[in-house]
Amino acid sequence: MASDTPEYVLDRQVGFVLRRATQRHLTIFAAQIPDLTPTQFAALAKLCAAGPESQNALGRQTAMDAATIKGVVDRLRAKGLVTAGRDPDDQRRITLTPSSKGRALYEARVSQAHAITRDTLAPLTEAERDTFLALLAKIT
Amino acid sequence: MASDTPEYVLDRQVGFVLRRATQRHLTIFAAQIPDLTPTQFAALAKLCAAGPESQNALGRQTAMDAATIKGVVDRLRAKGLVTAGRDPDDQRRITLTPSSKGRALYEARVSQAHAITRDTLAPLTEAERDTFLALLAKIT
DNA sequence: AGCTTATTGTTCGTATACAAACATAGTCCC
DNA sequence: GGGACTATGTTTGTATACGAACAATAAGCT
Repeated sequence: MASDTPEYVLDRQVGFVLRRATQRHLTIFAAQIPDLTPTQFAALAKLCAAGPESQNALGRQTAMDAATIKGVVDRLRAKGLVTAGRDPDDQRRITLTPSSKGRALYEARVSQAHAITRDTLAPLTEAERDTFLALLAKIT
Repeated sequence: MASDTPEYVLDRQVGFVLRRATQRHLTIFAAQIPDLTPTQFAALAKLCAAGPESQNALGRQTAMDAATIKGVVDRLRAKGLVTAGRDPDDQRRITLTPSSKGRALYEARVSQAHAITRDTLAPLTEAERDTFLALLAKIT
């Protein structure tokens, strides 16, 4: 071989394994919460927990850029889960608030959301779960 | 509170942390290999390592469904990195082969691909990397 | 006030991802 | 041989993701 370049085995590359783990997680999510996507649920959850926020601020808290959060919020609004109003102090800002329907849906789905994390980590032992989450957070 | 439902903290849900880790990885990937996406590189790498394959078979090996691998292959073909031909033994199949340009590009990028995995795992110690990859593979 | 810069939200283009429906081509089995 | 089933690839629709460019607004500075 040209030099000491190690063999490239796809299944041992972080990116590939990350992608497959995400795929499995998405399957579990869709089975437990069919009426919302992970990002939609994340945005709704943040709004319910942290109170009204501007669109971009919500995006920052849920790790979505301005273009992505817009689409997510548009769909939440179309479903009547979130209402939007202009901020009187800043004409650019859109203040987002969960509707009563949005709050109700969130409350009704929280236990499933916890089950999703539990099921995703099911192949691991209790100790492994803590280790895994800690290491995963480190490479964030 | 209504019952013993634990608080839902987004940053402690696997899905959310997985997504953020993937985001960081994609940034590292794009910086090291700007001319190919992770899925495009994965498909090209498999073809170079495992030899010619049908489109759907390649999709299975790279964890992409039929619709997704089609788009990836279309773009690889458009870039002249992969050539396609009908399988004489099965008129449905498209046999994919890396072009010389495709092989050359793959060879030229393998070291960066290894660097991507290394950089993504950089926040971890040597021992932690092995642990992490093993646990990540378990929840796949 | 006037100028510069930063922030907010929008739009466009590209690229995964996957469900579902479809046409074509093989395979199996009676 | 013929019918049922399966596999291959395509297309459509929906939903992230993000870069880049843009208009409108706000904030800071001189």
